[in-house]
Amino acid sequence: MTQGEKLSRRERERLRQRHDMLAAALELFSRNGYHNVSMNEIAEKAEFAVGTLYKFFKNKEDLYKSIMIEQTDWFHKVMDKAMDDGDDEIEKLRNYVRTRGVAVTEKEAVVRLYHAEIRGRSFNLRAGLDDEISRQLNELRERLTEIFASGIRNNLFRKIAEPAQLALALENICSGFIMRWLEKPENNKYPEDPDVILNIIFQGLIAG
Amino acid sequence: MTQGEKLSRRERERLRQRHDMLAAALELFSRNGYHNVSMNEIAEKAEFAVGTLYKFFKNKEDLYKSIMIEQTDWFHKVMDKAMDDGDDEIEKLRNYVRTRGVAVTEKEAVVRLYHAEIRGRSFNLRAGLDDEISRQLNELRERLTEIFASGIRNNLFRKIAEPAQLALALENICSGFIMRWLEKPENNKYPEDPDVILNIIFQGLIAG
Amino acid sequence: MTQGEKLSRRERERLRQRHDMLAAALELFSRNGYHNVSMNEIAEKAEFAVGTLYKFFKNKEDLYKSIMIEQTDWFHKVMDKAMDDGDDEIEKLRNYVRTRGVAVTEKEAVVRLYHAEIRGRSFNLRAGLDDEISRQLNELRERLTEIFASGIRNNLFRKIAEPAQLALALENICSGFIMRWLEKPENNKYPEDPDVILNIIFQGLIAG
Amino acid sequence: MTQGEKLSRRERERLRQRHDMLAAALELFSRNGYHNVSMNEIAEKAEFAVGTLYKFFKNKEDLYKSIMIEQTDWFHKVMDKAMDDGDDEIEKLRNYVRTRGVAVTEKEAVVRLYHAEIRGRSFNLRAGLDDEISRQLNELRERLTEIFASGIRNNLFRKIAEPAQLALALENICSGFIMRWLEKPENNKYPEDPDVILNIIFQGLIAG
DNA sequence: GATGAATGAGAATTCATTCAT
DNA sequence: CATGAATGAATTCTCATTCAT
Repeated sequence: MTQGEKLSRRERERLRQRHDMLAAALELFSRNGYHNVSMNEIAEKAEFAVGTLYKFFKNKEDLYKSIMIEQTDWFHKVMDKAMDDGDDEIEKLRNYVRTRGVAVTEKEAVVRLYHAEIRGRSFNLRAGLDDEISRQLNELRERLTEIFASGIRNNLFRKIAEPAQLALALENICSGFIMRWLEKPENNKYPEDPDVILNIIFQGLIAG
Repeated sequence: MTQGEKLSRRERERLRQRHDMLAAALELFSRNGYHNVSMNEIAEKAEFAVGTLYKFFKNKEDLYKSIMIEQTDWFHKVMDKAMDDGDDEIEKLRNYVRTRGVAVTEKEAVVRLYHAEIRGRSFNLRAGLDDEISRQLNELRERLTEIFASGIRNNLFRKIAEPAQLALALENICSGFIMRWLEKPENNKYPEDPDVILNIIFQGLIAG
Repeated sequence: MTQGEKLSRRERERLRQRHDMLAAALELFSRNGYHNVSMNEIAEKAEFAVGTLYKFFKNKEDLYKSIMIEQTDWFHKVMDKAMDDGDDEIEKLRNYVRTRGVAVTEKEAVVRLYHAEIRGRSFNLRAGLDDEISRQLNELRERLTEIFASGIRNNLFRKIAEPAQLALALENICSGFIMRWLEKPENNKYPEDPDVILNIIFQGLIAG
Repeated sequence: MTQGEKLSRRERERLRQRHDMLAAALELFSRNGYHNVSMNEIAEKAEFAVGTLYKFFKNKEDLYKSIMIEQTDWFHKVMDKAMDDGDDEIEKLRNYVRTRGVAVTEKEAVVRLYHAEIRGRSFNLRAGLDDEISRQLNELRERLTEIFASGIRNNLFRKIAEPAQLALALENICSGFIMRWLEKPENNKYPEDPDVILNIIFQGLIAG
């Protein structure tokens, strides 16, 4: 029991350390980009020795990947939950859009990194760096696709395009608004009202 | 006359060399990312000596910037022309979407780099590196905005959102489709029929 | 205590390393000149990796500057002490001349570098690189000047020239003898008897 | 005859070109130091192509050496002539000192280079770079030595030191004054009155 | 004979990674 | 087990020199 507690305490301590390292690295990567951050900088910011970093992560790329996975996990969880809530598909989409906005304001560093590296993925780091990340993002997209599909089945939506295409579209419109905000946070905001984004798809542009 | 011809020939020769260097660099940057390509690699691929590279470009960043500017110029020109053609706003938007697709298939390397660096810009390289590039992209976006605005003025479009928001949306939906194609060129294609994309905005999703 | 000893030992170790690097660099610079010595050569001679050199010195120029400062410190200290000893001004000057000779034989490499770079200073490296060095050398010269001035005040010397001019003269006569020795160590020697040099000035300088 | 004239004209033209190159190089070397001047810079300043430089000089070092030789020639000639004039040894030394001062003001660039490289010689460039230069300077020193020797023989001077030592001393006192002027041209001047320098040696040197 | 574009060896510097303490 | 000093391969950039035109 004491043994177990001790281990568990150690385990917890280790996780906290790991988290501190990832947090420091995220901050730096997000601000300066992967290649403009050295392991020594990360170690210093995290208040560990470099060697300790290497006890936790095989190498720089692994550290980077771990951040991406941790953050994607978080993102996946948050977005997934958002799409759980809501009585109908419209409400679910509204939650999707709204939650992406919340993510922006809550975790700017993550979002910056996400847009720099996920969208630009396979260019900046070795291609296909991470299947786990792809898997989670695909899962999310499929979830969104399914919402559209179900909305169409329920005659809530007209089938103006394939569900997968609609999901792709919504996802990217959100990204566009987010990036605009990242570029000039002072002038723009991610639409407070999610319907601003949804209307673009929902309303039907062509006049009567 | 001979003098003039000689000079012109030299000039042409220099431009061809410059072009070859930019092409080699584009290819490599696009495949591996800025930081994973060395000047020696570029030189080798372009079949010049490193020193020669430095005769044409002040340093690696300048070379990179030159690619981006050259390609943005090209992109701007092509897209601008696309939006000139078309009798009404619908036709112009159709041309916009279609032409982005053409650009994809014609210049894969460019597009890869565009999505890796333009979209992820301000992270990977010194921010604001490229005022000229921003200017051109903004110009393009404004052009698109104006098409939406004019369509609304002419009662061709309902004002379901601000023109600038509509432009942002369309731009990013296109990007989304392009990136999907870049990831799995075999499974997906950029929609051959531009109306696939346009319908998402045009048709009005909500059932009757 | 153990802590204190450990730290002190490390400190001592670091100083020893720094000293070894400076010694290796001094040897090479003195033999081949600043620009004909590469950091890799220095590292190899000092039996460290290049990277280690850069842990101790910001860059090549800093390494060079550090040598100059270290050596100027040493020179300043030695010469200063020489001029402390001696009951009257004559004896002090004798000590000055003698000690410059001792410096020659003890630290040939230093003296070579001193004459190559201190005397040729402002040509070979960025001018004004070394305010600290200038300061120390000026201090030394002023000290020498003051000896002459005081000798004149005490009627030990006739005022055949301004004290500053006499100091300049003595300093340079010494340098001349030293350089002659450096050029052909086998044929010449720095005068064993300092009066050989002093007489040149003294024989007219001594009052009465 | 025509042939001869043509050749002679060509010869003259070549010499003028060579002179222009040396002048440009002297200016640059003197200002920036040997290693901070590139062959392209020299070519540009001299208004020739680099290739042409290499038609005249085997390589950079040869060009440098040629400057030193040309300038030493000039220096040798001027100083030699100075020591020709003067009825007695005192007058000759006065001319020596005065002429070194004239050289300073007339050819600052030369003097800078002279002091940077001649005095620091064998350090900054490959040692023993040039026997011709050594020969001329030795000749000059011997000439000076001979003046002292002859003055002693004529009982004009007391033998307070070996003639060679006196020559060495005078030479270096002059150098000292020149260098002081080079460092702060505004505050100091090479003594307008050569007796300022000579007195330092003379006041004891002149026989009772 | 002049030209200057092209060359590529070589130099300074950085930084991910290791390993003795 | 943490540490951080030491490592050295890799990278960017320069410049003396050559040679086709």
